[in-house]
Amino acid sequence: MLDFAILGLLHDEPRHGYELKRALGELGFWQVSFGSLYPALRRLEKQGFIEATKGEGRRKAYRMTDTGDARLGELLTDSDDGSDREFQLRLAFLGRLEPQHRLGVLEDRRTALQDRLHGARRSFKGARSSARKPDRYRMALMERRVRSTEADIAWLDELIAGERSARAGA
Amino acid sequence: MLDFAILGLLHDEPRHGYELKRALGELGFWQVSFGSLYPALRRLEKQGFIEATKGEGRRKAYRMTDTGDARLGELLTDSDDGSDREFQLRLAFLGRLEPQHRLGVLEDRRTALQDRLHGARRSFKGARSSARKPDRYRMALMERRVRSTEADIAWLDELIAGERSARAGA
DNA sequence: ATATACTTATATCGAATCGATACATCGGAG
DNA sequence: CTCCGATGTATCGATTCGATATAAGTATAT
Repeated sequence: MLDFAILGLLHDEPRHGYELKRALGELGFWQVSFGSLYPALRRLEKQGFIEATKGEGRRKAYRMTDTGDARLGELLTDSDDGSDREFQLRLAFLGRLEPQHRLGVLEDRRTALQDRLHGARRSFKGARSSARKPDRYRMALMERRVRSTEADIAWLDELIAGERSARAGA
Repeated sequence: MLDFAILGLLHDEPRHGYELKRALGELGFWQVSFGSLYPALRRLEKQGFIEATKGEGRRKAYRMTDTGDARLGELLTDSDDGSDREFQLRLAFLGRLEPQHRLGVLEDRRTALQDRLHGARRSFKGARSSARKPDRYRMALMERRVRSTEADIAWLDELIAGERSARAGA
């Protein structure tokens, strides 16, 4: 997953390690550690997806190779572990994907969230009428899960609507 | 963190490994893997916080020791890495904490979420009026962060209000 | 009855990630 | 001039993950 993030960020422009950490952090959902980042850069370099060039001072600027660009394309279409983080990552780089494939990504996510919502509602209602009803704190946790999933779907629907009108208007 | 989760779950009643995974998963925010769980059980056993007793069939039922109970108390009050997961875990076991200390946990969380909200709003507004404005997908991500943090604070405020009236009514 | 497949259950492996720390340079504040 | 915080690369040990192995019980279908 970090490979995905790094390649996505390097697609825009070459960056050095520290800057990658900052840029990824600024996306808001992943404060990656150096202990993950630097080994990942080695990994990607060894695989030929990125190249190190010496930048100003101590900096090592990494830039994507053609193979790396192809790899990013693969990751954008193929992989999907269903995690929140991966979806957010995919969304951050969705502009890289051909427009006709974008809606599918959003709709797949919507299906996954619907499933999650059903599960969350089921366990909330189940717990409420259970013999050994969970305490109010655990009930609150379940309610939060229902509500935040609903909110996420609503947000996603706006995004989907925007995508459709962008497609129509083009 | 897994230690915290295991001790919290074992406080209610003895459980075997597979059951712990299920119970933790049912809390809704962490699908822990066996590759984390079984080593953690060894770890806790070696430290004397839990004890294995043979249960039905292949099962190994683990129960908490007195030292383990004390350790859970420490984890409930001391540790706080500010992560969402840790808060949710703490909340799931908040009933274990003496009532007079519960409100503080919720209020600390509220402060942390307020900080997060300010950060999220700042980067959203900053990006919107930026020279190189992020694409609509990244803008949507930022907006999501703002909204979901607001929703979380609203949910937490209900919980805090409930806690206050419970304290007053007691 | 018996093959098939799913759930329960414990366990381990390698890889990814984390949090802490080390170390060095640079710019600004006191 | 010196101290301090931000920048920058790097590594260490511990934790966690995802995949996989193994095997027993249980239900379903043939």
